[in-house]
Amino acid sequence: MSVTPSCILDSQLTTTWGPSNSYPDVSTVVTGYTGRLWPRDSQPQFWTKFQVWEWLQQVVDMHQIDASNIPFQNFDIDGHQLCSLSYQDFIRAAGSVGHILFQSITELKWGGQYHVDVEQLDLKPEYIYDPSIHLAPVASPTPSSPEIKRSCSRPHQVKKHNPRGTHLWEFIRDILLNPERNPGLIKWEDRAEGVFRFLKSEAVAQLWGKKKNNSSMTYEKLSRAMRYYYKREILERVDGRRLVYKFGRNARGWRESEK
DNA sequence: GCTACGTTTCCTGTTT
DNA sequence: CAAACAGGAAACGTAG
Repeated sequence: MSVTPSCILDSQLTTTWGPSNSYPDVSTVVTGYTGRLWPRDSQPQFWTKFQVWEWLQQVVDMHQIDASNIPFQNFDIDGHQLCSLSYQDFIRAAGSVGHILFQSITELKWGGQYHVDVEQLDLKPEYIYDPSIHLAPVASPTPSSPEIKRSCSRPHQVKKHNPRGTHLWEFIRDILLNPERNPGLIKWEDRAEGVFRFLKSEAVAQLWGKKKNNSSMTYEKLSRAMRYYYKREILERVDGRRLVYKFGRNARGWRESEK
């Protein structure tokens, strides 16, 4: 496997995407698709910019950080660049959140280096962060990293609970919140009211499927999941307008001024 | 193994 | 006519 899967994804994001429901990237990635295709994610140094972005979102979600607080522009870099950032760089780039990001990426680098059985771990960038484990920087001789202690324990009990990544509505929200990574997929109709519209419904569905490792996701199916959100008041009904949804009272983190 | 949750998949009917 | 929208029902995968 020499092709980096997400490169294909990146190109899908920037090019027009057929309405077809073929298997765009997955087939290229894996010969003999078995449903598990994440070995690449074990090594952050090989991540594409998009993967870095995904990782960022996952850390943000996992720590309930207000996504609008994150200067995503500062992380428009690939995995190699990301891995060469020092603790100070993270602090400079993301302020207080930099600490969390640094810890997360450090652990991922570490895990990658020791490559604990990748298959078993089902590595996704979100899996590891455990606040009880602190590691020293691997690539940089950072002077005095506050709260980061050296620990030499092996990455054995890494299987940690996995807070099941993002939910659909969070995924949608994060696309909306990151215009630089949202090439016209979804657009705010009324920013203040939380009303938005799908511009490329099938493309969003493919992206969602990609995240869930499901190459047969379609807007039809995605929209069914969206409709279930009405009852939970994560979304409010907007009738008469096709492909338009609105965040409800139980959706958090989408407002411009939300702490 | 069992349960709960959040979808995913499928489907029939309605609306735009 | 082709997409979306509506929901019911049931299957699924994961976390606990």
